[in-house]
Amino acid sequence: MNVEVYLDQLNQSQREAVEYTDGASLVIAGAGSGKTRVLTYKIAYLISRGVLPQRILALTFTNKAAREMKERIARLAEPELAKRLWMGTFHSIFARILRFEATSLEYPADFTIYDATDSKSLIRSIIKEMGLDDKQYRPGMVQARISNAKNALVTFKAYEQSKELVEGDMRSNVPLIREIYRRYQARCFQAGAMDFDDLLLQTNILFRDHPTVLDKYRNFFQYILVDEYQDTNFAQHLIVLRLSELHGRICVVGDDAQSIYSFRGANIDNILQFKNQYPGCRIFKLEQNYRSTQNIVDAANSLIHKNERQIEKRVYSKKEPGSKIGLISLYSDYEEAYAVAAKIIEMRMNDRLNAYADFAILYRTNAQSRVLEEALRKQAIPYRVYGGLSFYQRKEIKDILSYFRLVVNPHDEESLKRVINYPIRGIGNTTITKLLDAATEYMVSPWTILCDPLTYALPVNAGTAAKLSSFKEMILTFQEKNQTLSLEELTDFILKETGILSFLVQDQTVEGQSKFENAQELVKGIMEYCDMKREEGEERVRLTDFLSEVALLTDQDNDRNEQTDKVTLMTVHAAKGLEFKNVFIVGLEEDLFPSMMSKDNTRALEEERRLFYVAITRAEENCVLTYAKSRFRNGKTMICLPSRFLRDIDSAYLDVPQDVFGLDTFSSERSSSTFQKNTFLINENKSVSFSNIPKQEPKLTKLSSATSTANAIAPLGGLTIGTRVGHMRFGEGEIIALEGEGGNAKATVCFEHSGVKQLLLKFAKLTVIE
DNA sequence: CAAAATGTGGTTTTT
DNA sequence: CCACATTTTG
Repeated sequence: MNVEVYLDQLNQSQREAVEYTDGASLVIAGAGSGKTRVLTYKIAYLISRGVLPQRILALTFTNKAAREMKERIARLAEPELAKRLWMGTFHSIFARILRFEATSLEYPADFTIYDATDSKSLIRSIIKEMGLDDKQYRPGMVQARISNAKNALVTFKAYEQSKELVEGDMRSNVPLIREIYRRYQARCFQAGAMDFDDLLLQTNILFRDHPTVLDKYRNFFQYILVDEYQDTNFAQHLIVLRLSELHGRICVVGDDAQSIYSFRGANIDNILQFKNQYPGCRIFKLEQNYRSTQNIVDAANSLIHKNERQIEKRVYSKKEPGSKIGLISLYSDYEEAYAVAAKIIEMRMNDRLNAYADFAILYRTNAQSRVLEEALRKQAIPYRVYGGLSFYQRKEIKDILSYFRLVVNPHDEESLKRVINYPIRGIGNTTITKLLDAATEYMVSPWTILCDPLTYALPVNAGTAAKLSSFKEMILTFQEKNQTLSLEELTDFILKETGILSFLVQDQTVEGQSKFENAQELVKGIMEYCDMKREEGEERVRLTDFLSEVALLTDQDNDRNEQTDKVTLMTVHAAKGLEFKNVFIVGLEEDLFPSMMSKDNTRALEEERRLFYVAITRAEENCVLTYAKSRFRNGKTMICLPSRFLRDIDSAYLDVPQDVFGLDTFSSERSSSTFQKNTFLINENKSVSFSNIPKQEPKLTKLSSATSTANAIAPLGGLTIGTRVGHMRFGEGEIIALEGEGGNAKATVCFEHSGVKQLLLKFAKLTVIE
């Protein structure tokens, strides 16, 4: 496409932002102001001006954003050129660079990426090994502290030396965080693993300690663009600064009013101070909102102006005034859900143009989706919930992927722990503990011990040693196969060889079925990935690349963009960057939105307000706010007060039905709440006292059934291989192996319906069947 | 050794 | 309430 043609599609300020390519620029892009358009056109413009696409670095926050932008650029410029762009998330781009440069950091090029679950599990083990109380040192909290440190580029050495941090930990009664951090980092290194934060921290270390490497990249990338700059943390900010400081050809785009990720270390000062960091930087403001009606934009403005710290701008809409923002109050979360469902049905009746996909329901926390789902289901409204776990984070999928991870890097301790006894192969907790203890003692990875148990005097008996050895051999075989087989063939081989496939088939339970289906889905995903890579011209699809990609994938990324017409349910965070014709924002209550954690902290509160701003500005035509006076939370019904944010919106833009609720009734709310509270208490007490009685019964029956197995046979008494036996739960089966004696005698039984089990005869009540 | 039962504690958002 | 971690039971 001709450059002039697409430049003409831009408004004045957008066009200026696109055409300025000489030095640093900051584009302040109000909500709905065509930010993505500016970014994509600017990249296309750069390409048209002769910049080679492979020398443009464009950083985004989600893979989805990167993918969509690539597609749009492909349409503007040559698709072949678009492919060569270095465009992706911070994490995926720098993971790629770190693989190239891994040797400088003494990491393996095939390093594993630990996700949050892996890190937490490792931290838990370390806390245990150090003999610390995991109530005092809660793994989640320790993880957060380490993560914050890394995002602020505080290495464990710097941490130990920081008076402020160490004293802070003392005051919080967790003085040993620094030691946990130190060990954690050592263990990651030993496992050849980097966690999410390492991808940024290690990149910084790489650039700091290896000037030639830094030079290579800062000369290579001729132009750098960063999307959502308001959400960058210090580590990201510094990487960008390092790469661009020589030539200053950098363009960052963002909106300080939409900075909502400080919990992840994002620092709003990065955007507020950008102009000071890059002297001579040009600032472009995109203030015309093309997305929403005037009422929505004005309401959102009235809200955000309650915040102190912000870059001055005037966002406006030239669309029709549109309808006011609705506000509905309900008695419970349950009613709220049904009211939203009813409203959706009503709006579809009134306007046949409303498809289900035109609706979104946004909430503060994922837990709120449950009631909403129930209401939508009962009203036969199709919906799709976004968020929560990504497909690749599910237990059964992670289990399978762990084998892949071990193939690439057997020192990966977390993967080893997952699969050494999955499917069950008789390597129990005792053995695993011994293995891990030895690894800690000798300061090597568990795999090293596994490969050479004698040298490290692993205290296991011959039987266990054989099992460990065969596990080791299996992984080695996979590694060999990885050299010769394609990724698809390897997948097939691993699923069969490990017995995962038959293990899942055997499982007759509902969850078992869905696990099996998920495993099939994974196989499909791998095949699609391979096809895609081959289309892109990759000769051999590398397992490392696949693992790297899935580790950094989120739920939003694997939306198979189903074309089906469904209502969208997601958190406000997840909705950032999206737009819908009709938006419901639910649960506008104190301690929920704004969340409890933020109420005594002005900065946090301002962030919550920005979050609400993001939510409102998702709406194109209609925006409805709801809140409930009571809500079922953490197993209890809580009384709720309306959110303070409702008062921040200028009432001129609000439409409050007289018969339901008036803003001036905030104070008179209390009397009815107290009344509600009492009724709830009475009801709860009643149900509690009743529910205790029937609980006794199953216990009685269970006791009697246990005694009925009086004809259980004595250990080893007359059992041989081939004996048919019966078991209370597993049914009938045949003994296929016997080992050990006395108290440790153990039988391997193949049950007709429950598969092969190993049972300790001391405990298992087997009956001989004639 | 493996499965069931019982605690426990935590709930903000996620690359 | 729910997920998970630990303890108990077979």
